[in-house]
Amino acid sequence: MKTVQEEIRKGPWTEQEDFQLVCFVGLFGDRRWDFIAKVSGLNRTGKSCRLRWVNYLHPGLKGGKLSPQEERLVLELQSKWGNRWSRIARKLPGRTDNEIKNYWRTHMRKKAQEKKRAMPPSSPSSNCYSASCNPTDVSIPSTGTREEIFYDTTEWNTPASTDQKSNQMEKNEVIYSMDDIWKEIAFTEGKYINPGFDAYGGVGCDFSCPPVSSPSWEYSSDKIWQLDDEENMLPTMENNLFAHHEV
DNA sequence: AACCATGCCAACCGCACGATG
DNA sequence: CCATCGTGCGGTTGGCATGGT
Repeated sequence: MKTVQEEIRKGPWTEQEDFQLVCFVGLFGDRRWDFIAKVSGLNRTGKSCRLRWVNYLHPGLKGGKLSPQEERLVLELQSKWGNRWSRIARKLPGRTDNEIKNYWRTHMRKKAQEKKRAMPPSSPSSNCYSASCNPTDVSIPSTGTREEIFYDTTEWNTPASTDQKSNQMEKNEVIYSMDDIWKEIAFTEGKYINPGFDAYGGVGCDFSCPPVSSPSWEYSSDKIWQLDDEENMLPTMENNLFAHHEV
């Protein structure tokens, strides 16, 4: 027998790898990650592939900074749901849980620091510094010894959390970002996957991607960011904010 | 100009859950 | 009903970029 995998690659993805991954997701859809990882010849784990796809390669991603509206929405939802990033992300079309998580982190860190500065050490529970003493100010629990405390939101009684998975992610056809790769794809469009692609040889394939036409890609456009049924109870902002997005 | 601190982002890890045999 | 596998999620970390001193 041979070594199962020579060595699993880690670390930053190369353009070539991205391109490969996009191709194979186009072919097989974005669910069988383990399979894709093997077949593609990328020496990556399925997990790694998925992550790369979801956070970076997915055509529906917006990229760029969060708009003020998005930021507000994040704050609002976070205060409502706690650190259910994937769930929150679903409310922000084109944003990933990772993005939101990162934003939240830095945002909260900033806030925490501001507060620290503003707060004389002995200052009691006077709190509410900014004129806007809103819930999104995510109070730093008074236990805040660790700096990360700001991050802790476990106290939110989140609704029966584990429903997240109910929402199956599907694909999105809108092409936004990932310029190079998608440009490439645009180039090669029309060059359907060549039959020379032998699934298990994988590597030999010249990666002329099929025009994104894998079965799974043809589902409704941004399922990822579609509402969870129970999330419809979602109140205020986002419906207004993103009502237009569905177009 | 060099160094340091901070911010931001991409990626990995471990755990939990659901599906399948 | 149980074990195993695959996937998704949240948390954490490391590296690069930028700004300040």
